[in-house]
Amino acid sequence: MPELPEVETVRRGLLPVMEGQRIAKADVNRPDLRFPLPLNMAERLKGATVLSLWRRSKYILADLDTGETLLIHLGMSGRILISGQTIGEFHHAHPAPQKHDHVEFHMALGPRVTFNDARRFGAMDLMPTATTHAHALLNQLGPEPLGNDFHETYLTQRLANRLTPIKSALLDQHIIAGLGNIYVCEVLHRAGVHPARLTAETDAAPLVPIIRQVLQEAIEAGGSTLNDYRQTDGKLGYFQHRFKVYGRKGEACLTCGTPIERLVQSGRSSFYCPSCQR
DNA sequence: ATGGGGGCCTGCCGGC
DNA sequence: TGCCGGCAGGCCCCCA
Repeated sequence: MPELPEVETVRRGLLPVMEGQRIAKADVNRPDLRFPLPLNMAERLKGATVLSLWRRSKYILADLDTGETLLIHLGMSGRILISGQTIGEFHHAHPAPQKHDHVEFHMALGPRVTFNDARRFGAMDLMPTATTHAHALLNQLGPEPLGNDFHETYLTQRLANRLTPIKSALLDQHIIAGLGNIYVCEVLHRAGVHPARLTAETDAAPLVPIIRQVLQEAIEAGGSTLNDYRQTDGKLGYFQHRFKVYGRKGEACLTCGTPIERLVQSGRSSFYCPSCQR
């Protein structure tokens, strides 16, 4: 699930329990996720205080007072659960351990942050804070779609002379960092662009504000449900969001009523309205 | 250099 | 009920 808006929602949910707080203990329950977990991870996290919790693309990064930075990626199925947290009069007790609880952070003031990932496409790493931007997972990423380096000129230039469907190009993290399968489908629908259109024959400029809007709206939707989630079950990362095309094959296009179609590109599903998107 | 396909994992859902 | 294929919001690697 987690694309940029969900990851940002997770980060915001973690802020009150992690930023400025000390990790009393970390439980590392297996040696690897997608990659081997860093050597002596539990020892390197024990007693560390989180100075700041930030995000780059779909990665959450925690700068620690030990001089290291913790990187967290949720992959496809990664979830984070906060327990032992009190919001108003509502207290979350620590639940029984669940299958696939791979890493648990016991915060000094009581809350516990549990990373659960059934498919283990997620990842964690530790690196010196000074070298964060050179990390192999981060140094090839394109600009943040909500940042100043992402603009009409940039996208037009990057998409020119490419013989690839626009769908694939927008999923390419080297071009834009943070979009995933859902939001690319939603962006293309809002833009009226068929997912199979080649980038070379697509006007890139109008996509820029649409990408920003779609992501911003999703972040706001995540923010508005954050409190509900924390007050109900403490699970971060999945929030209800009404999609216009994603997952709606056969259902009526909300704009024109035409049935939404599904097509497979590079092994990924693309959902689109054959009438609105050309 | 670029684009496409395979692979990594587990879970769930629908059909037989 | 059980089994099987297809599907899943990500991303790295290899090959043409």
